[in-house]
Amino acid sequence: MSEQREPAARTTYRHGDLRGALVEAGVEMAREGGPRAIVLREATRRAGVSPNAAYRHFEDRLALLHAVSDACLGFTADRIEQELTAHPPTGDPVADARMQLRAVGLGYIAFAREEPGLFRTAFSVPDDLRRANVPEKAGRGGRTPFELVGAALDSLVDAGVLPAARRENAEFLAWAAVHGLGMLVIDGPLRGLDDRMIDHSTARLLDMVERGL
Amino acid sequence: MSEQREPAARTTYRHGDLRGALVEAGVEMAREGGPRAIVLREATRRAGVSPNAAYRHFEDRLALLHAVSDACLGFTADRIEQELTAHPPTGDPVADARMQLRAVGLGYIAFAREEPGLFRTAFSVPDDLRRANVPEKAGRGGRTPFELVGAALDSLVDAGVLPAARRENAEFLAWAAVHGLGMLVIDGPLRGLDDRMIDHSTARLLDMVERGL
DNA sequence: TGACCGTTGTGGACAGTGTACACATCGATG
DNA sequence: CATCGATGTGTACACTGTCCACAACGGTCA
Repeated sequence: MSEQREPAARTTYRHGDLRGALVEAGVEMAREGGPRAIVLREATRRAGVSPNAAYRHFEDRLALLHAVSDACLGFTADRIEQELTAHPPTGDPVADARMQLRAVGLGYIAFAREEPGLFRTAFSVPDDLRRANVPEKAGRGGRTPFELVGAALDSLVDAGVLPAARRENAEFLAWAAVHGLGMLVIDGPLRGLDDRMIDHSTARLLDMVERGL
Repeated sequence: MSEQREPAARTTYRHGDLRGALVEAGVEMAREGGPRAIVLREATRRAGVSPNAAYRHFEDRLALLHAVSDACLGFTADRIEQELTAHPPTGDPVADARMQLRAVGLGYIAFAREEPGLFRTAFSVPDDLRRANVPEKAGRGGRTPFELVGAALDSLVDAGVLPAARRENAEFLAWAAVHGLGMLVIDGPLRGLDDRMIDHSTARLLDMVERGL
């Protein structure tokens, strides 16, 4: 029925940017189907290249998955930034700082709902704090989701809303709450609830974080 | 090197409880390796049966995964109940209700840390609210994790700590926070932090929930 | 008692996957 | 222009999920 992704029989022997093409293909597969749908051979097919060519750029299927996962984190960052610009500062530092943190949460949840496959892929692979801010995980704005939460929390401290003593590692708490909600929405018990219900739960969760941080 | 799980060449043609054996084998594979490590053929091998025999009990590999996932939810419930009995009521209804909710959270996080493979498996498969309390997801105590959070929240209302108006769907908020932390601990940025650090984050998260609910 | 039939397990086959190894083709660099 | 490292190809293998036809059982009913 529909043409496959440009087999486009390239004319040169070299591909030019095979690594990039493979990651892009991986992202497309992950979009519908999540991390399990990322299959190495299919990625090479879409890139118009033989299966083994992938091994010049990735050690493993898992290495490809890692790269795709990092890219998905970047998309998450993009969605958060989009929400941030949708809620520009008003001049009231307290309200603005609060809004900034909310925007981060809203963007995060929005991404989970709009792109469940990519969201799942972003977290399908073990990670740790040292890699939390590598540039591969950054969005077009150059910042990673982790940095974006951190910045919002810093604003809260600057505005005097959050006591400095509670700032340390507060990322973990805020992130955990929002991340958990994201997961529950896409394949936990909240799945299938209507949008209004989810919006409402999101708002309440953000209230909880604001109040409880 | 090590003997495989009892090939135990059975003498009868019928297995007796193949379905159960397959789920058990699946759990064992999930324990080390998570959901991806659940492979149908290997499960039949461990059960001492031909690969196709599995199809008399499960439509699919995915159906097996579902069954294993449900079992993992049951183990989660068990771990929570264990934490509940480790913190028996003292007589003060307010403190007891608070402790009950904390125990649920502590058990949940403890399970994630002790059995990351099973924890991941429990949530590796789409679910929804209607199936949240099916008996397959219950632990030995007969209650599902979802019911256990709910009961804790009810206690908070009874003790007058949580306004009844905020009770509805509060499961989602509490669950989201704790679930998110669990995920971050096993393969998110909190991974690899030392135990004391994680304990501390857990305590702070539970404070946040208590304060913010 | 024995014929029957649904349930459970078997055997063989197939397409698809990840990956290893040897080989081919290129572009930059001397 | 010869050389060499980097990139892509071809062939092969073990393994997976799953389909199909067949085999062995055990309860049911004459």
